[in-house]
Amino acid sequence: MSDSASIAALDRLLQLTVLLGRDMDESLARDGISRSRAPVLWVIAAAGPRTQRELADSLHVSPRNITGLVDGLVADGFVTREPHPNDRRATLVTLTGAGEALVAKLAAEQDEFTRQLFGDWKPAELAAFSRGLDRTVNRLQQLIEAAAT
Amino acid sequence: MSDSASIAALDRLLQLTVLLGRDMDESLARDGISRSRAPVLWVIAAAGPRTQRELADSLHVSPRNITGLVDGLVADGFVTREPHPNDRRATLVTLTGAGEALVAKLAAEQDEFTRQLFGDWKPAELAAFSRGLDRTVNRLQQLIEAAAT
DNA sequence: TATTGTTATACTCTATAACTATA
DNA sequence: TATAGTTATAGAGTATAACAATA
Repeated sequence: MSDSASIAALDRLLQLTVLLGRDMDESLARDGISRSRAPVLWVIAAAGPRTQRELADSLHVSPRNITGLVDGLVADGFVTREPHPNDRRATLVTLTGAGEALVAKLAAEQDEFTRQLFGDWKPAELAAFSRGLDRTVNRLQQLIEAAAT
Repeated sequence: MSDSASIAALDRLLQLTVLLGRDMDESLARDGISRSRAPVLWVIAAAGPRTQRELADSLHVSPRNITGLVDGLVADGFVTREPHPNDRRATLVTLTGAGEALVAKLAAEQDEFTRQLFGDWKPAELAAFSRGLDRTVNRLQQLIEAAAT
């Protein structure tokens, strides 16, 4: 058996996952986008126009799924499909002005959320907590990599 | 602007949410159940047979949705619908032997996962981290409650 | 031959609204 | 009247497989 402290930690983590997920869904819905589509915008905002294949790899979903997500984003005016300059098979999914504005809005909301969640923490406490999260992320990535082998 | 330490903390938290979600999906799929259906079993295992209305309230989904989730769990042999002793409108969703066995298996797997994730932490580090998670959960619940008003 | 993105198909999860049986 | 759960309907997200265009 694992000790009770580590069990409690995982319980809290899973609870946070559920609560954060619900909160994000609601917040994103108010902004007119879904939790599946928003990451498409984040990837493009961070890395520039991407092919659908690149988006599928980044987001770990099937190419067919990306077709549907991009269809929705095009219909809502957040991205366009532009011809790829070197490869006529591919399209470059590109942010529109509305897409860039939405990404900026989402970033501002996330910043405000950060303030509400952690604004009253002492810097040292927060730094220690952040290191713990970092360590947990790294460990989890190790486990996932190991499982893939 | 929020300070960089709190931004980093939220980033890690969101990253953990994504990674944990993917990991859980795969693990649950290997056990023949989905991330939407598993919590139905957890609630019943913890609280005993429940009506569908109670399950819908516990899981924050619509009654119609519970009908579908329970349909799937019945088809897979994990639960049965039993008549409610006092209310002929209601059904009591009850774990079968296979359902109890699956819950036990999921609990064992979660325990093993806990060990892999936190097994090498010093007790004091883990306790501090767990308190941080606790504080974050509580704060998030406050925010959600405040937003609901 | 291999790759990009699509069409075809199917399943899960989710919701609202109308309805039946019961309270 | 109100509640429990269903049928009817709809839409998003996900996947695999077959295919067309291009590399």
